[in-house]
Amino acid sequence: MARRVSSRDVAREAGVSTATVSYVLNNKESQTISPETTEKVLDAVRKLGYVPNQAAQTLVTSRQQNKGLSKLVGVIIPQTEPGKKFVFSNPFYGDLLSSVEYTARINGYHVLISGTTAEQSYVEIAKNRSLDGIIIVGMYPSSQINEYKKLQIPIVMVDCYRSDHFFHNVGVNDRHGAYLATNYLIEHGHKNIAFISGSVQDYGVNHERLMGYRDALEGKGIDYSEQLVFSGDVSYIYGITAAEQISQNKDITAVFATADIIAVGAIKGFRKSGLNIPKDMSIVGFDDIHLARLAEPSLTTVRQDISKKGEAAMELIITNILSPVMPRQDISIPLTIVERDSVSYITNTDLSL
Amino acid sequence: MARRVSSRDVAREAGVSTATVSYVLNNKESQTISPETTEKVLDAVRKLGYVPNQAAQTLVTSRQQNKGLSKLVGVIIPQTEPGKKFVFSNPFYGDLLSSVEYTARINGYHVLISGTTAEQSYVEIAKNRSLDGIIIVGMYPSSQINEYKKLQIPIVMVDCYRSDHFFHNVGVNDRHGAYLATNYLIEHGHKNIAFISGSVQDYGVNHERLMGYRDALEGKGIDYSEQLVFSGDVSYIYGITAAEQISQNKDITAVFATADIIAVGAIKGFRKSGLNIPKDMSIVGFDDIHLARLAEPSLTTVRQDISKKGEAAMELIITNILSPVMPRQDISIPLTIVERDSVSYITNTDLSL
DNA sequence: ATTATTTACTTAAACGATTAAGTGAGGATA
DNA sequence: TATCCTCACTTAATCGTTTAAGTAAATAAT
Repeated sequence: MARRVSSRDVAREAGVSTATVSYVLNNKESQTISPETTEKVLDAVRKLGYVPNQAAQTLVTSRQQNKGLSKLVGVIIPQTEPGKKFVFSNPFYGDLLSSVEYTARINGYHVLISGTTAEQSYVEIAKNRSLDGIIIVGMYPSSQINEYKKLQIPIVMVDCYRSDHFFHNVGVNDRHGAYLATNYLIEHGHKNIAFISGSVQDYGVNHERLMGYRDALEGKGIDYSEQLVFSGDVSYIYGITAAEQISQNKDITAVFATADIIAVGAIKGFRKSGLNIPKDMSIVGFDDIHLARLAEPSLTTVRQDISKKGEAAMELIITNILSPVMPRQDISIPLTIVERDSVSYITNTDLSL
Repeated sequence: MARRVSSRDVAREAGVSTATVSYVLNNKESQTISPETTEKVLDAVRKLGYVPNQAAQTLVTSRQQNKGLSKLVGVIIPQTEPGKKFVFSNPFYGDLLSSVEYTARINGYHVLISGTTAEQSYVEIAKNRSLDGIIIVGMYPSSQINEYKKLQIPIVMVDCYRSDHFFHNVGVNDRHGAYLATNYLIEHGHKNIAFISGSVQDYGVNHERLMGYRDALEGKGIDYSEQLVFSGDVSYIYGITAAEQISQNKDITAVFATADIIAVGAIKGFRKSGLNIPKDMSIVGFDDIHLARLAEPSLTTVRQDISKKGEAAMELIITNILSPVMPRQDISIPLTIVERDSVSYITNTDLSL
């Protein structure tokens, strides 16, 4: 059982002290080292396959409390379904995590993922692992918010509307995205546009998107009607259900769904009711999930660059670690309409029948 | 800037030594502690909000080289598309990671995810972070295999066919799964069954599934024909292409696709060619991705329990950490056919036309 | 020629835990 | 009464780094 190679071994091999090894490896400007010594140390490092011990580094660096200690950033992603252990199943989370991890890695950080267990809160994990920062995705841990603040490390909330303007925030302008989608339909001649979403009760994403929908209508002088708002849950099934209800109302010519998964369900629902997409009914979704491209017809939707979200979140963390006095940031990732085949023009509704 | 609470603080508060604090918190049977002292220490821990410093624990525990040091297990997931930074985009990886993380957490471990960068190989990360184990998903790091062995920690390969029988293995019996799928079609009266897959050149998953396809045919006395094997890449697009080719051959009544994404593409391809699924063409896929349930018609497929895979992988790691002499394990997660609407019976092919 | 400065190191303390070895008090045993 | 345990602790070494402070030699300044 070979013991690990330590800086002491490198020092012995190179004929110097461990301090010199450290100075060479961290090339501090506070300490000059001769080129020959540098070369000797580097040779020894290569020869012995030395890799510094992060635990020792974390431990000793905890003295000067600025800079990153552990080079470890935690990511918390909520459970998508209560009681289920599938925390990262949401396809978004994979992409997000992917870019978070990549951005961390090229900056010399690593990512620790974790949910929370009854025995250990995330605040405890953060203390235990000396986390340099935390990214919290899609939730607001209200009960422990003061504990998080006490940690005194950069924290970024992603896709979270319940901000108390203490932590950094990264998200999309959902209201603007909904405006884009609705406006796109209006510009295609639609006036009776239904809105399908998950619950708009909480002041979250769905509520914001409802506001954007109203903004667009009002911007074009179209009256908003609660009759056209269908609110259930974010699911394929609800998309079908809502579409079947909407089919009853012959005036409606278009639908804005606040999630692609709802929109794809709606396509199925309208089909069942004998409507042709996009001839009889135009649909715009939100998110641009993989399925949007594969749907029949392919779905016009509001695309959010999830990769950019992750990148922005991690870059915020790292910037804040390096300059601890940085003010709170609020970053909004741009949204764009992706035009596909689920929307058609209406020039004159009366004549088209 | 409040300094972190250390065991020294707890000791002072409780009026004991740090050793006593450690003995209380780790309740070793080698050292007896009085109930009163135990209570005093526990009170101090609660009062001060003390959480042990993992870095210090890792460092000191590195002396006795058995047990886990860092309570950290690394997970490597390959890049799905070369050059892209989206390492976890594959929807499978989300589920897998989810159950890996959960299983780790309830056993007192944490999960570090990482790809590899030019500057730092995964072996270096493992040394640097004192990883207690590694789970490698879907690839075989042949160039560094000896480096991995030298790490002397439990390593589990998931979904990897290039094993040298040194590391643990967790996967599915792909050959058996393909057998199940093909046999299911045969039992529905089909004889001319096409096989669509990604590349079968490498001795990987696709090759195994081809063998299972042949097993089923030969088991029922049906001749295998290379004419019926369509090998391209694992994509929706290739599914369309293959289906269009298959449509030319009027004898073929069924298709086994080695991935749901191919199968869903094939459905689209057959539609384009004017065939009705499942009346004119039966299709069975593999994997049971989310899309399989949503397809039109919904896809009959071979389901693998990805959650079990992750659980098994992490349990192997943890078991092996606790008993380092454990022999190599080879775990196969059961596969099952999920019956949906993409397969129909053929009683007599000639009469049906 | 003497002193001051710079260069290129080394020494040693510290981070926060674990644990083998040591200690003193009290009870049991010879 | 002297010796030996056992109990319930404490002491101190250790893990592998970093870095302030120290040092000796070479060079520069006076």
